[in-house]
Amino acid sequence: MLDPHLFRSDLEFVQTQLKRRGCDFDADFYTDIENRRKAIQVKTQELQNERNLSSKAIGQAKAKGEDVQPLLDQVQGLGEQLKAAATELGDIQAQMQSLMEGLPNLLDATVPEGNDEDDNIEISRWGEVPEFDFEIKDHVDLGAMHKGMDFETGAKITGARFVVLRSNIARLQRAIIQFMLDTHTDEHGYSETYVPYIVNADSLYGTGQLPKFADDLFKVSEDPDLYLIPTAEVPVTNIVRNEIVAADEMPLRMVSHTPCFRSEAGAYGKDVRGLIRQHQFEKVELVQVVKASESEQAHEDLTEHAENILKKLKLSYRKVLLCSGDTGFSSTKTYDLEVWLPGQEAYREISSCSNFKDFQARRLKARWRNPETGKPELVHTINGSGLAAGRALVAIMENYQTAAGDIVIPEVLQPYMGGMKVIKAT
RNA sequence: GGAGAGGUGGCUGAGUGGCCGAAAGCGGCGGUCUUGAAAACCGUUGAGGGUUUAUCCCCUCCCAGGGUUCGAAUCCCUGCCUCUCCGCCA
Repeated sequence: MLDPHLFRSDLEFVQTQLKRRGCDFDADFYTDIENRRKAIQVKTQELQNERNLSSKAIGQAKAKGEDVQPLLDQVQGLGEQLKAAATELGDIQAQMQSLMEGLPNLLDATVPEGNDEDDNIEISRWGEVPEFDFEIKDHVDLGAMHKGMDFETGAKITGARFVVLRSNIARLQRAIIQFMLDTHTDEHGYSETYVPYIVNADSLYGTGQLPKFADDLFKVSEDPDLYLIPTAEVPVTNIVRNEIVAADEMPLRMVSHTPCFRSEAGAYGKDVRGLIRQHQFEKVELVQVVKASESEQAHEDLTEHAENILKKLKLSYRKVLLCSGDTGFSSTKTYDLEVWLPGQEAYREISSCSNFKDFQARRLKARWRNPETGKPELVHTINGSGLAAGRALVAIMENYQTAAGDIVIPEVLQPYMGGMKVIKAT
């Protein structure tokens, strides 16, 4: 949610900034609601004040043993007026709320203009794109060859976009996860965090998935409304919901491995083959909760932490700055890391690192106490995948394949594979 | 699943329908004292919002949502959560 004060002080700025993301904000409509809100709120509070004073007077008169009937007659009808005013105020506030919560975050000044992923800007590339002197296979064929990746059985058990992994391929995914968790905790200063995989609606509202993106979620319960997490971002970030974090605990750096569940509504034609786009996948997520003054640096750092995993795995990747049209609803600025997939001869997203500034914090009521002022201030939240484990598995299988169909295990993963160096095809 | 107890400020914990945004203690902050520190003593110390240049003033909040009342932390209803005992269980 955006800062309401900004709307009152510089509506034009808000409007032009929202236009950057193709959001047509009706300033007149807003102004109308805001003016009505102001008027009815003042009126309601005046009535409340009147009621409070009268009630106090009645209490005092009663204590003295005086006749309170005249006073009671005086407040006759006040209750009705108040109720009407309060109802009207509630309606207007609800209107204002739904207007505000539907608005995306304002973009950082450094975000390039553009409509879709074609307008994203490549910041850097790392590593050599591997060249093969044989006919390569993609991960689906390799997975089948190794009897380690079985989409048919996944479809039988559940449906499309589910998979069964077996033996060394399953183990390789687990090794990737373990390696990533260890690297982030031991080298990057994150605290390992285990969280629920089912969350309530308040949590999803806090991070911005609800109310707008309910279609992308799997709902597992009505009353109470509960959902499977689409990313660990949701439970981990919600740790600070309704909290005032002590200054000496800042910044918070948390890393969490969870499965992620996405209905992928609106992606029916995309990536139907293989492991790239599943309803259930494993991911290691990095979350930082920081002071406003530190968030831009923290965003750069967090992105580097994710990049570091790709470097250690010796996977070629590029870093992309998302353009205005491709940046997510809650984000001010997002870097995507795209890993080279030989099977697709393309760079594909394996991490997305975003700075939400105070947008989530305002929804979450997540604050920290600034010792300089003694006052609570909204935190800034930053998160990124570090990395998507399923896609990392795909990348390793495809980049490390041999002519015989073996999969060479990256050196850093070998300790997690019991010292194994190669997964043999036979 | 069965039975009971309870949710109050950063924490512990009192609270008779009006004088309660809330005793007391701890903690925090400021001061006195001290070369400095500790102790002691004194003072101060919740959040959000409205109006305002600002101060003042006002409103809301004692788990959440409804209700009763001129007036609710306090009474009533619903929900959520926590704890204890029993049962079951990885």
